Amino acid sequence: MRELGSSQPTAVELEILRILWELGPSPVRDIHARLNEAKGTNYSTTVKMLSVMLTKGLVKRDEKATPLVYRAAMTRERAAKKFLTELIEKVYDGSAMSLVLQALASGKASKDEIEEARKLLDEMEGKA
Amino acid sequence: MRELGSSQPTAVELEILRILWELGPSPVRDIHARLNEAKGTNYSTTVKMLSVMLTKGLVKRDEKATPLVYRAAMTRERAAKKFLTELIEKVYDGSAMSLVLQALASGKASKDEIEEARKLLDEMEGKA
DNA sequence: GGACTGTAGCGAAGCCTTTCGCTGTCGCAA
DNA sequence: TTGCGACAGCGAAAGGCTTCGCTACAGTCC
Repeated sequence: MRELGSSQPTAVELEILRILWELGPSPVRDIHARLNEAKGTNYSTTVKMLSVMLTKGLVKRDEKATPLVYRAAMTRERAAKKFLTELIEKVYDGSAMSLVLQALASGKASKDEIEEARKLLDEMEGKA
Repeated sequence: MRELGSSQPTAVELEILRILWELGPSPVRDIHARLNEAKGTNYSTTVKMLSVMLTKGLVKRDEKATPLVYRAAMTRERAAKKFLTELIEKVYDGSAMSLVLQALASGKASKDEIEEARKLLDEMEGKA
């Protein structure tokens, strides 16, 4: 068994998490509907993946409800932060800013978003 | 076989790529020295991983040199961009800006870096 | 030559992820 | 009661990743 909480979600696991983030707490049926749409896999597969994710602590479920209702154990924001931290560490050797610059350079952003980013920069300048 | 070029590097592969980005083109011995330091694995393992990565197109090698010299097939920047794109797609549903804001909010940056980011924002505003 | 060292490769084992078939249970309708 | 459909779980198969043992070949030193 891996250390608790240290395991990054795998490909399919991430796909399921995304579905849960989008739909909110849901029964297997709904999750499967989405997953099947995207990948054409069997209902059993969805059930099994959820049970695996449950033991890994990636999802939780309401035992009282029937059918059982699953929800993501982590918010999208928290998961993203974990991914980011890992990315920064593994690829950029810990320099968060390099990544930010790259994302800025490649991304399309609205005026509002640019304004928001600028505010953040101002705040950071205050601290730096 | 996976589609060519579509495969993200796995954990160990990424570790090797990082070493190559850091050291530049290197013989197996040097790569192994670093890898072994971090993970304590066998020389054979390093050789094998490199051969796997070669067939996947993740590294290239100079056949003429002895000992053989390996180098990363992709720059760090290009790899990071791929990761980022994937991250944005898979976790943020394609909104690059959400990720930028998050990184900004969590990252520590120097004045120079902040200034650079601001310039990028100005440029983007021009286009938006 | 023969022993030793550094380099390279192959195949198979071990583990994890993903997939599914088969089984069992429950509630409801005929 | 029997049969049907939805729900849940288990174990095993299939495939990918990572590891290494064993083999082989070169060059060097005695």
